[in-house]
Amino acid sequence: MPKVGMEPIRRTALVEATIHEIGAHGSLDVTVGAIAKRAGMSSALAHHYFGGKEQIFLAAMRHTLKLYGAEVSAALKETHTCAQRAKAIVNASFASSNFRPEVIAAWLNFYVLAQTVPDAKRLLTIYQARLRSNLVHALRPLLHARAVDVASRTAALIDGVYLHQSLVKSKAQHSQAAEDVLTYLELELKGTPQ
Amino acid sequence: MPKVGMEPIRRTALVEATIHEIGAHGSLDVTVGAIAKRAGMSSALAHHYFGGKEQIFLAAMRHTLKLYGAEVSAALKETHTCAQRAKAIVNASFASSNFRPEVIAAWLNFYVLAQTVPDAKRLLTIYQARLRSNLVHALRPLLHARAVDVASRTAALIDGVYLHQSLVKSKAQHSQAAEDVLTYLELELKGTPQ
DNA sequence: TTTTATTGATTGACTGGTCAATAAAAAACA
DNA sequence: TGTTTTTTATTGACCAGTCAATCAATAAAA
Repeated sequence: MPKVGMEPIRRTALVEATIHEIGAHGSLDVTVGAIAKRAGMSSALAHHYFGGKEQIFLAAMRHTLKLYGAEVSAALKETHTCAQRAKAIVNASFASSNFRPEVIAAWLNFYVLAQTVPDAKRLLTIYQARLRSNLVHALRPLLHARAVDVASRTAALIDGVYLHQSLVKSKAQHSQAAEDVLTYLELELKGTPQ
Repeated sequence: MPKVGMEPIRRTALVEATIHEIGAHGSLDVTVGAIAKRAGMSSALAHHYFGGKEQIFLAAMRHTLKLYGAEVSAALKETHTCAQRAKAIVNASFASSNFRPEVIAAWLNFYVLAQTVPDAKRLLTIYQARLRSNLVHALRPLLHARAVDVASRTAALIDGVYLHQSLVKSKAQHSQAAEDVLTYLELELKGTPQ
């Protein structure tokens, strides 16, 4: 059975299985055994590649954050104006890929993980800083001094809407969520003429 | 030792210990034994009074939600205008009692609990509905048709700011958090003249 | 033969929950 | 009032189950 070059395959399989397992359980209360089984291998192999449960979680977190980052980057590339940039960031935050129930659950639980595990906290902090930085960059020319303030409020609103979404699991609310944040942004933009 | 009438004392001690334990661990990964020890009794007694771990969690959740509800009610009683009402709700949400680190952690983890335990979900949904209802009631005369929309956005922003606060644990940001949401509210109010 | 892949079996620690036993207060009774 | 019974409070000991992590063993590739 041992085919060479399995490591990356196993790793990604485990990362994806972890996110699904967290989504299915709605908590970090998932066993390495269950993750490994979902990924089609023994728990011993999962330990072999990752060293421990915590590192599996961190890898899953990095994966989720990277996906989100890529989504934002891609969206930003298609923009030309500052207002478009800001909207693109919001829309990317609520892209369908980030909106799958298991991904939402994963995000929520990563916030929990960040309370305990310093590495997780670091990762989340970096994500938040980048999100805010992107928003400030987009908003500065439009809002000047208020950009920082509005950016952090927008970031909070994004996470808040996400949080609410984790409870209400009705489809077809994707666009509603994004629209909600965008409405706020437009209000801010309208409030600052010139 | 057995003094009669201990039940309510033990129950509240356990509830408070639960919140502190969740706060200290940053997760629901706390043992009944640890909770009971913090409350100054054996784990057997905790089981005797509550029946099980889940019910202890639910009681802690009810306690937290009730405290918050009382805070909002009290704040609302001192108001006379609609605008004051809205502001009072926001301020109550960030009152120092709801702002103690362990309470923030408890809220975050109750959201996680609500993913798995239907009763927890029910409790949280009720809280959200009441919060929104309060906000709509306060905003309707000022914002008319837009009241519902603004109310749900405000609710999301409150939770979002809370979420961010769970990561950044610097004091003296309490007022900043409330101010953040209030700034948004004033913007909405200014945007709708008459 | 060395490296990589893989797992079954095992260990050691922990945990939720139960139960029988103890003791003090309260109630019922004599 | 004094005595017995019942109720309430309380815990140590225990059980059954779970789980993360380890390891020795197997096998295919290099």
